[in-house]
Amino acid sequence: MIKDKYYPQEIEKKWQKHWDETKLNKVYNDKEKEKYYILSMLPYPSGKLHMGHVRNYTISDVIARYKRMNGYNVLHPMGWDSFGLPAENAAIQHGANPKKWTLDNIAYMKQQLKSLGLMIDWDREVTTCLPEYYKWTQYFFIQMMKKGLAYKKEAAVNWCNNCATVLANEQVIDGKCWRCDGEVEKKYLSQWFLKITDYAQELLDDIEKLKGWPDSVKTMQKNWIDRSTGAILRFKVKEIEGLEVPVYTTRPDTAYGITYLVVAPEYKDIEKLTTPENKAAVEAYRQNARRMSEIERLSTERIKTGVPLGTHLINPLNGEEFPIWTADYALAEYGTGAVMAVPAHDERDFDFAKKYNLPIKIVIQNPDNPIDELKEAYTEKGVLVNSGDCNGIDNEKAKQIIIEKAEKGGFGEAKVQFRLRDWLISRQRYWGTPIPVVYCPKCGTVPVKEEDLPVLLPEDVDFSVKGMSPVATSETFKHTTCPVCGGPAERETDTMDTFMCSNWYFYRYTDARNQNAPFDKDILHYWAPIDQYVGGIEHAILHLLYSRFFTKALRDLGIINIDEPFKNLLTQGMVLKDGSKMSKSKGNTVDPDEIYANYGADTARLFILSDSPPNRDFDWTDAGVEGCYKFLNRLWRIYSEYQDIITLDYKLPDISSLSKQNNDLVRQVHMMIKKVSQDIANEFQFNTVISKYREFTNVIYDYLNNKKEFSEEDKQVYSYAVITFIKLFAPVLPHMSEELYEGLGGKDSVHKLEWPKYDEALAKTSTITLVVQINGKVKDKIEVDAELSKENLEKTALASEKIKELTTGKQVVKVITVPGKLVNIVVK
RNA sequence: GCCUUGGUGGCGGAAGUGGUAGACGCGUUGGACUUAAAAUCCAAUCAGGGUCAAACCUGGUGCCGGUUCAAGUCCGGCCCAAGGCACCA
Repeated sequence: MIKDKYYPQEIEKKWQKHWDETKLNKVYNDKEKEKYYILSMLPYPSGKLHMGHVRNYTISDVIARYKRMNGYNVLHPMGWDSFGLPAENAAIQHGANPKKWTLDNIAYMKQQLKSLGLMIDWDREVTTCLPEYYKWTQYFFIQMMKKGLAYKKEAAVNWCNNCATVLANEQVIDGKCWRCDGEVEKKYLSQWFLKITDYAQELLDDIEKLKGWPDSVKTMQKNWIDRSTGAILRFKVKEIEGLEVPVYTTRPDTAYGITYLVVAPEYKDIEKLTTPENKAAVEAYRQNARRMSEIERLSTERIKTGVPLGTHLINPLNGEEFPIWTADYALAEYGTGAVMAVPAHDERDFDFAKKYNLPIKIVIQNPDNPIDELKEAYTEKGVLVNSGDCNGIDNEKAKQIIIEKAEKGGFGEAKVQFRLRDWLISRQRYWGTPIPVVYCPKCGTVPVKEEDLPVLLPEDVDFSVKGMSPVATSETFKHTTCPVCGGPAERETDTMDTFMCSNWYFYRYTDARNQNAPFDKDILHYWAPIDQYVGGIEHAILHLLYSRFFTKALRDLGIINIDEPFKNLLTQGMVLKDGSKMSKSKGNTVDPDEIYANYGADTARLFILSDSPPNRDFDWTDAGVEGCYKFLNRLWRIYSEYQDIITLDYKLPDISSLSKQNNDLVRQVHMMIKKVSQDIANEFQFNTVISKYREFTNVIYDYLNNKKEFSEEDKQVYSYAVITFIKLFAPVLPHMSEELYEGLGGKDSVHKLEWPKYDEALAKTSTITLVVQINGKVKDKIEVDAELSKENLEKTALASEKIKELTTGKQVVKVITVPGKLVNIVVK
């Protein structure tokens, strides 16, 4: 029996419990079946679910359920990206235990996810902060270290004062910390890096293979990696025998126009290059550059500054001498940290030369419009002048010629340069995966033995320390023995960037409880790569680039044999309220728990999919939720009020024998199956899928309103229509569909049923509306048989009274007929 | 400055390869049911003109032009918004 009224709270709890007990969502590694791996980005357990989560997981859940009904063995797992600073801040501010704080949050949010009715096999849950997981993060680190992919070096790094830790380049947004928005400054520290730059070219090339990724994300990654081709040129220092300054340039064609050279304030040989007279000024300039925050330094508005070092270089092409300056517009980390300045043909150099009265030498001219004096840098194409034996050569050709000269003369060569830098993974924080390394006075830096993993996070730490990792306050952790010689040694006290945990978690899901390995290779290769990944655009560079890199690194370590982790990517839009992003500070958040309590999870699921396509921003409105709830009640009634005439084992009579009304209803069912299936296949356009549910509901109401009593045929056809309908909305409304199906006498779960198929011949109406145009303007609409031939369509159109009237006295030049659609009559 | 994605009623948004612009919903208005309200059901709803009411006519998808029998869709040139990158030599 189906109850008169729809009580979502009651039925949702009932079915969630039932699914748990019957293990409906248990996933088996069944290699006989075709797999489908659908993944949502795992949440950080901040405390409570927000609407962005609800949207993300509803999208992937509907896809998962749809694929399951289509016969796939579907993996749709969930886990927790549970290391990170908020847990540690809770420890510092409220004396909480980070582990307890995190696990409590996970428990709460897990219950919230269950309340949303997600189809998840919780036996595969992954929690990145637990030793059973981070053991393998450490294991991968050691493998990378052995191959030279993880290394330690002293470098100028980004330091967030607020978070008291270093950050990766990708985590500095507009000169500020990605997490706390605090100002970032430069520090010199010895830190662990991963050699992502070894993969720069492959990461760039393979973007082409990512056919199922949005262009926006691909472009962002391309720009981030940013390959450029140019040359290295080396210049001898006039005053110091044997010392050279190399530069990287994309414009070797302008090398005859060099009038000075700039090195970054952090340039390694800067002290050697500074003459005693200039020392004081240079030192002051460097101090100042060091103090300046990233924001100030990166500002393009800023007027360029610099000071001369007092030494000179010799241009091997023409023997000219030019001075060396230091200026902070040269970046220590890019190229060689030194820039050859050609003010005539580079905007920055031009500004700088103007300010300090440095010479500007034109070496490229537009042959059609040569000029003697520049008002701004000329960066366009042209022909070389003032360039010795290169004069008259096209500047594009000159690039190659000058590189060849440099190679012959031994002062340079061609070079490909990337903007991408190595990934800094050390963090001076507690709540992260310990870097499994030991420093031995005799043996140096050595990895922990694999059999000694995991290196556990210590518990006897002091969170109140400043300027160092709390891990370093644990005496029991710090002192250890060397894995090589057994002598006394110290542990690395830095932990890893949390993005280290999240760049391989999706492989762990395939074999989450494995104690002996990160995963079984056979099982992994059954499931991987991920068929569909769903998550926020904010990870376009960070997580998605790191994960791609990690997959390639694991491949080269012989651990896996795939090149790319994610075949298809769906970046879902933000959830807005009143036109802006939901946030606590704006006070426009909506609590999922409240929505569950007032309307139920099915309403929340329906609404969050209904108004916008998944990849666009979604505007949350209270009226919209209300409207969805009303719709569910309306939907409920087509079952509850007519349950007497609905039978699960209906027998659909032969279509040609049906009454017009029943024939139409059957056709409508086929049309709906077709539309819904197509819209899901076409980039998961759930908003139009839901509009089809509503249209079909309207069709059912029309049908019912025109009936006083039901014949045997009516009962069979109605049963067929509404039972097919349940299957079509089951992925979106898992609880309601289950309850209705049970109420009609269904024995097993509705979610085990097969997705309905449609018959192309039946998925169209018997008549169509023929549009008749004159000169492209609609003038008449005629109901005609759908199968009418082209000639007959034309005849029918011309026979129309209205058309006859409008064409009298005019000459019909041409008639264009589009079968099934329209006839356009061209007249003069 | 460069790159990406967008711009359609009062609002969210529909319109495979060019072929009825505005599906579906929200909102609004009217009607039915009710003592009444809520809920529900039915209907209307791009703008302007026209009519007692209709029939009907005209304009309309950011702007300007083009291709075509036919343009929201294709081409050229702009404008605006959001997001990304940005002293990368």
